[in-house]
Amino acid sequence: MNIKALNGFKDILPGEVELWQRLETLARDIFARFNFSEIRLPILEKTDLFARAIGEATDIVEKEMYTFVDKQVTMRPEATASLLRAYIEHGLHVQKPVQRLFTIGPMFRHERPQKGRLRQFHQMDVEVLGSTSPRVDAEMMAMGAMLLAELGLSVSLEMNSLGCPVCRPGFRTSLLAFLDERHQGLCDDCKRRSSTNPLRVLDCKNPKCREQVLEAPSLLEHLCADCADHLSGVQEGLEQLGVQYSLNKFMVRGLDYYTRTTFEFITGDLGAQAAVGAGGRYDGLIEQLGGPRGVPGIGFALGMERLVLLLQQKEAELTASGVDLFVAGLGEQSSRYGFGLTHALRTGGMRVVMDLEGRSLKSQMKQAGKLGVPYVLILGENELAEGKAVLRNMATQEQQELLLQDEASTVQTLVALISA
RNA sequence: GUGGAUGUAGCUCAGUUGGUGGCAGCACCUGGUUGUGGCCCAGGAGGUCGUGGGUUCAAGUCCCAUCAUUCACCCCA
Repeated sequence: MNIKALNGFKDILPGEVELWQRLETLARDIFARFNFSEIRLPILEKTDLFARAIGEATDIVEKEMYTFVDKQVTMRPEATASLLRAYIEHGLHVQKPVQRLFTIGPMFRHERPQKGRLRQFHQMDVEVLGSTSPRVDAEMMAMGAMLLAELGLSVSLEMNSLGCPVCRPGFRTSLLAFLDERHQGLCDDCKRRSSTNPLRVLDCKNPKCREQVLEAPSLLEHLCADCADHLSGVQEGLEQLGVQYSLNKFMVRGLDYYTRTTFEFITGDLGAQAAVGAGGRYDGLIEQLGGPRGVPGIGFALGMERLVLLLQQKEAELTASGVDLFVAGLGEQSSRYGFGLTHALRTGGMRVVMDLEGRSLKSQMKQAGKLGVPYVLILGENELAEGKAVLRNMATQEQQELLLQDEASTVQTLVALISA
């Protein structure tokens, strides 16, 4: 009986994990440039939190959550709900009027796995709480675009406005009337959606529906004055910051809580999973979860698996060695000496590899070459007897003799030579 | 949840009308060089042919089931 990882759950092995680290390191750097602070959140929350935040009727809540039914707790399917719960629970709005927070970690949804979609997947989630300024919206998108650009990925940005509780009901009514008229021309899914989630019909992929929907009433034309102002403020900000985007009046979000600005970073290189990042504004959500009144929010999440896939497509393996020195021993005496010296070098902060299997020098040189190590310290019996060793520069093939003094000064000498 | 495709060495894959698992490539180990990497050459190791049934004298090959992987739908990051 072979034990394997669960369907939709993946190990991230050495070789790939370096890409993840690079992604995370760069993201943390960029988040810091924009003054975001990290918050770390639990993976398990009360089921009710997600039901209230994401929406009872969404697919996520209805059928995709990993829930311990008897305990009424759920593995988080997304980060915003947990983050807002923490924000409210600790009264973070009192400490600072505007909070800028990010969190990185695994999420869980019981969907059928496919390319770029796992059951345990990882997101980097960024939220700004307490500001209605359209400049914040623009800044969020600019930050996402900056990260993607510095990763070397070309990804496009699409934006829309979903309006607010003032203007959306009116739009919904006219959309429903329109869909009713065109009912026969829609695909089966959209016939169903017309009643369950009419906005979703707008971004159906079926060409027939797309054609029908072209003439559908537009969200953008139904925006109230405040929402329209906000939208133009966002656009102005994006233009000022030089962020490329396109307005897509058919883009809709799957989670109930979004208002006004919504956006997606989209790629054509991941098959059906086009969105590598998406988010939007959710001005009523904090209050709805029992938080302070009238505190607005905006946020977005980046799908890390999807970004890593793109990075993998873009470039071959990372060849950076991650090792400073290879210590090669020849025979028992020198291996014994090298064993101790290796440890001393590591204590001194160096990344050192030594073969402990007693292999031939040729084999050890091969290993060193494969590792891409810049230097090899060769401890030969003859030299060792004279208190010497050979340091080989692998790139130039130059070798120099070293006088071995006490361990501490040998370490010092090597560190100086190698870091030079 | 629905539909399609695919499971043979660590990886990528051959395997004919059923008739002994491949001098296959990459990776790994050893040697060619009494103590020096990348190239080359030689050798070596590595397999429950996803699993369980069935048909057959005989199954990697045909049939059924099952598990897994994968792509798409749905949904979403």
